[in-house]
Amino acid sequence: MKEVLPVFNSAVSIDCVLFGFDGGELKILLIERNEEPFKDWWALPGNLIGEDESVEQSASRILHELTGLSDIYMEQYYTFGEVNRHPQGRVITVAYYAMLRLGGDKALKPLTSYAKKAQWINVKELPKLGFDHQHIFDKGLEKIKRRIKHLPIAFELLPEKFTLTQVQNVYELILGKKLDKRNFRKKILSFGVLKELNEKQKGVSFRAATLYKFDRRKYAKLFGKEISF
Amino acid sequence: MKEVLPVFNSAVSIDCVLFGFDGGELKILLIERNEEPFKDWWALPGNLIGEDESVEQSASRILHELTGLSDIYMEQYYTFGEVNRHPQGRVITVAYYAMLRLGGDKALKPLTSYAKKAQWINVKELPKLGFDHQHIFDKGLEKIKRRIKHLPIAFELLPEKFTLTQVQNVYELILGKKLDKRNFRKKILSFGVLKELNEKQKGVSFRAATLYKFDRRKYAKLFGKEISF
DNA sequence: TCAAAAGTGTTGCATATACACCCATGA
DNA sequence: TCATGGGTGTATATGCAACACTTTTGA
Repeated sequence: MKEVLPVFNSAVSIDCVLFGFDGGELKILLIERNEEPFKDWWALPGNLIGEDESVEQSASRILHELTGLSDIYMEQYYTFGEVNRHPQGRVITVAYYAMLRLGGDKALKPLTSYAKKAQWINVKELPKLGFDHQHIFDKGLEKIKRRIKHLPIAFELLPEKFTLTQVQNVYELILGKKLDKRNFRKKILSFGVLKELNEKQKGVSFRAATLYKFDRRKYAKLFGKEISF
Repeated sequence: MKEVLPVFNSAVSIDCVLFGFDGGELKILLIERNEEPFKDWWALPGNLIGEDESVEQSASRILHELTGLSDIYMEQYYTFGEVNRHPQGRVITVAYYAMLRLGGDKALKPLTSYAKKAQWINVKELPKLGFDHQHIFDKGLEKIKRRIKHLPIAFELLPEKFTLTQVQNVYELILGKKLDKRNFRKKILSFGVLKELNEKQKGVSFRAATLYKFDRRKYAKLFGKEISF
């Protein structure tokens, strides 16, 4: 702080809701805390913002420390600032979400000391969370429900090659309702951002589905006039 | 701060984009600063968050200090956290917008000392703003462009009784484009949240328009399944 | 009587929804 | 041959966009 700002001590933190799609389920990354307060509780990964990093940078850093991943699109969605949300003092937290492609085992790199472990947990079976993190998660889920209708964030969750049923699966999990197969396929294909591959699913004991990939080029062209999924 | 939090000194502020509709134009409230940095510059009204107030409360307080108004719906839309956005130290700012009904002269109550004056300024003729406030404003305008299509925020700008042309005017100013009169009327009426009054515009030198009011009751009923204006 | 804004319907097009059966595959 | 999910089309309803003239009023 250089001079005149009349401030009390306060802290600003980042909390992240990291979504992943695995085993046909929607999951988020939670940590088991190693420190007070809420020692041994589950919580969203997060950390204090450093003096020399912007809010955005801080969010990327935390994601990187947890997963080893960089260059992931993260979106800020709300800042939570109740006076007593942190038992040890005034902490305002800026919440981000990101969508991650799991499946490889790249995720879950070295954890910094504030957590015992980190684990992908089905959003339908969340444990009790410390702080106001349940609330932060709820708002995050609401946010992506709205986003997924207009932005292709669902594809970030899928492997590079995927079937249309997998896409539909992701939509159904996020929106929390069943969708009509024929209508869904018509719509998702109509945007022209999926490329059909000359390749089929393998190792399944039923008719193998055609694989597709998301065409970022075409998407970038369409962007501007917002898409409606 | 009670104990263990390992923080550096930082500050968190609120900045507000207050929209008003006056004289057929869309305006925002700006202050002329009385203090360094950016003394004598125009800026968005804002202030530091106090130790004992939540982020929300802080936003309401600032609005109240500026305008004397309470119970106005304010919406948080983004938190700006570049390291050097404030020349005197690290200040992260949480941005809010609100829509105000002008027209009375209730607005612009006693100003706290940090500003020389406050003034409603046409968004088409904004002066150069201090800090990163132009950027904060731009994002706020983008936000309400998207919001106005789904939420009836436009009505907050209008007097209690208004004509359909006035509503259309607000939409055109915010969206930045002309709309077809017949289609607009059909659509806005089709939601059933406007009540036609047995009353006409007065003091105009042409055919007087029918007055309407926004029916909050009906709106509340519809709410949930989000409206599309 | 003129200027200025109020008010009013129809048509074509695109999009959304509802709905059921055959196909390919591996076990 | 059976179980499992893959893959496909049509009909209807709804919403959106384009478009022009008559009415009322006060100055």
